[in-house]
Amino acid sequence: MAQRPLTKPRKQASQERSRATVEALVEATARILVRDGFDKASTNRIGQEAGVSIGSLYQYFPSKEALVVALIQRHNRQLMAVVYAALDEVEEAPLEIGVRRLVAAAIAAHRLDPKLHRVLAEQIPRTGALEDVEGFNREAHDLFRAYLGRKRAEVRPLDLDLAAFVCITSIEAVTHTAVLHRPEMLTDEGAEALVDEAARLVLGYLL
Amino acid sequence: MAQRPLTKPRKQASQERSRATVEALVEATARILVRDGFDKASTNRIGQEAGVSIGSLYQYFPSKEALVVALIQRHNRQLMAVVYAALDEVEEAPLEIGVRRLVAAAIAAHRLDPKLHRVLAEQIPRTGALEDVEGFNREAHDLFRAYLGRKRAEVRPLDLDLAAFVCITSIEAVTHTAVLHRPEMLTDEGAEALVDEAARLVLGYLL
Amino acid sequence: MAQRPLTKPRKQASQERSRATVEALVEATARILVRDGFDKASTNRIGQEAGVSIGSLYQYFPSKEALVVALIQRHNRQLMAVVYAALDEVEEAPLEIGVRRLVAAAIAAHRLDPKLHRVLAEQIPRTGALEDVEGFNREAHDLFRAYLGRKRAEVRPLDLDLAAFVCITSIEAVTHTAVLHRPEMLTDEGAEALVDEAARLVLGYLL
Amino acid sequence: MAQRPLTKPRKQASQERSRATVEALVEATARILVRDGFDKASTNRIGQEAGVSIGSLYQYFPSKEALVVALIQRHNRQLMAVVYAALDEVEEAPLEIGVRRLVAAAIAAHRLDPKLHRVLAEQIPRTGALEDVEGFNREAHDLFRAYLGRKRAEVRPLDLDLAAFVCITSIEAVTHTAVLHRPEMLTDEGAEALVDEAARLVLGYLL
DNA sequence: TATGAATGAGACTTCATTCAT
DNA sequence: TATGAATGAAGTCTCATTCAT
Repeated sequence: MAQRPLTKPRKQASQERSRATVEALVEATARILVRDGFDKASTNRIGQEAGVSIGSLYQYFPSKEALVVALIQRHNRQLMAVVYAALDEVEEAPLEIGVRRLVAAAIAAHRLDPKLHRVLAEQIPRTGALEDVEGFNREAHDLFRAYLGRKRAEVRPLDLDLAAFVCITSIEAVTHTAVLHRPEMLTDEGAEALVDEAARLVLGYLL
Repeated sequence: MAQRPLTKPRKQASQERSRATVEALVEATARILVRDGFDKASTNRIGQEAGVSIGSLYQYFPSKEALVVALIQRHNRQLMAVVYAALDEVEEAPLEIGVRRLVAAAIAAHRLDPKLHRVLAEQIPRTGALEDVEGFNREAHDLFRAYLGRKRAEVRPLDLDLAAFVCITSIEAVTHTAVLHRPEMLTDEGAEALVDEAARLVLGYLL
Repeated sequence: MAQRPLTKPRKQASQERSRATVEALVEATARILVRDGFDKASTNRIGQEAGVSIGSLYQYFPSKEALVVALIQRHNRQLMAVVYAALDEVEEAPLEIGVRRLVAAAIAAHRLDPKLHRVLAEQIPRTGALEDVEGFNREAHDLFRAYLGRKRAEVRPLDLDLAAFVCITSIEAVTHTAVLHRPEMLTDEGAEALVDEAARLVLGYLL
Repeated sequence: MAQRPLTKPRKQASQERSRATVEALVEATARILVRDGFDKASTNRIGQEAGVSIGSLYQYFPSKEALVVALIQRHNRQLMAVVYAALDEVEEAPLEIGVRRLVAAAIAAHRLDPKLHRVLAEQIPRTGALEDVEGFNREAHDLFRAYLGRKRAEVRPLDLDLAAFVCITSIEAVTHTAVLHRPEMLTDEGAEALVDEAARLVLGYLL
């Protein structure tokens, strides 16, 4: 290890540099999307905003779509981290608590960067590679299905797949719509009430 | 009225012609959207498909957006007609029947032209005038809120607004996603099961 | 016919206008090719040189290649016109006269616009649609083959196809190279000598 | 020489390495040209194909053009080697034999790497430094002119320069076109016939 | 001397919209 | 009122070349 004290850093240096460039580009994409909307997010503008030449942009992302995919994936990863954490927390808790926590987490996740979430949801045409970026729901579905499996004793007999579909789709829609289109619902008490209602919706269905 | 016996027919004639042109353009837009996607739906192509010169297109629609708005409104009107009819049917029926019927109607509505619905939902950036074309949900919300008001006696005490929001958002999401992304759920028995589940979801919540 | 005195001219007018635009574009392409070379012949520059917007350019030519193809075809047509005229002239003449005239015509053809001919021959990559623009030779081959057929009595027994190939290829190469790369050969006497030699080459072969 | 016993081997080593790198780059260029065409032959791609970093590529070749020039020269050297060998063989032979052999050599030369020859001939714009890479013909011309000088006794009185021009240009064109565009002419008997005809063409002219 | 990340001019092309006829 | 030729800003992407490490 000591033989190559300069080599390794050099290589790392360039890896770090690359990583930084990539990061800067994704960040810049997010910033422009939020600030100006998808229309204005040209690759030239993104490069400029990132302080990266257009040539470098295309070194790392072979198309504009690739950039957006990367951003969506990053965003989904962040949302899912919140959800994972919540489910971890309530693994041992009774279903009522767990579902409530999950709903709260869904709201929290949508609040991580609501403007970005909205642009990603509403302005990005689901075309080409974007056609199947349903990341969040698919993963959340599997996660919740497994959770229901582990809580089988507490719920009525269910087609787990169908139930997970119904629950996750509903929770996602309710929290998404509330956070993005009904900000008035999300005052402190409002949010409390919304969590109550959504949890009741799901629990009434599962029990 | 008698003063303009010649003008009126002629005017009617031209009104009819206008109507036909408008109709042809909206139809052409739908056709291209379904066949080729939003990307390929240029105004020139739409005009061509409709057999209308680009100049005339702009006589009837001041912008591309206006054309899309018209199409979305027409589509929403068609969807809502299905919903209205369903609710009319079950005005006198008990809530269980009504909700089940409503869910079935939501599926039927999404099946009127699923390809178009999908393109409208997924490929058209919600930007500018399109930002607030939530037509369906808003109107459905108001409709269902009123329905709940009339059925107050059958449900638990509710914040009608909040309840309508939760129900409509869920039903819309579940039916939309099932129809557009889970065709395997919509075999004959599958659809039956889905209606059961969605109705149970809503009724468990309302009762 | 008298009912539509304005319609017809209008249509013609636009046809003429189109024709003029197309013509201007092809002309501009030739001019830029000769003046600046193929490298510099960008579509934007061609449009500018033609006084035609880039949008119009693409209305008439779906790609840069199409523009070049059109130019090559026009050029080939002009070259061939010279050759056709020459062959027409000597249809009744003995072979010696005919071949001599043909060689002279080949030189004359290459001199119609030698700079353009050179650019077309040397700078334009034979790729895509350009791969098979052998127009001149193919057509000349067929023409000469037919000529040989009509003069069968004057020549030795020949595989007409092979003979036409050998003759046309040689004449084309000799005249092309002389005109484009050996201008010193084409003084008045020089040209005379070259015609003598090329004719001798071909006649020595055919007789 | 003895003063630098260590330097020299090391230098040699590095010279060999350089030579190998240069060779690899030229080889890679040829490979890409043949496989993908000139369009796709970017310097980055060539470096990659050669296993040489783009930085090193520019250490050895100051420009893309230089690389292509090197390849063309190598290719021409190989072609000419075939021609030289043929002429050497027939130095003492009568003209008929010599010319026949020369034509056969021209075909053989074009068959060394016909795909590469075609790309070099048809896809590479003769621009800048490439403008005058007529290597083959110029050298062949001089060679044949000298040959004719030595065979003066066997031919009719000639302007040697002019005669060499006519012969070499014709042979080159006929063999080039046959090999690259008329593969059907080059079956075993076909090639025989072609050699006969081309030799007859030249001999008919020289005698 | 080798490496490969970075550069950025500039190429081709599309499309919403205008306007003369 | 209809037509469709014309417009040109703006977008995506490539590639020869440079230069810090």
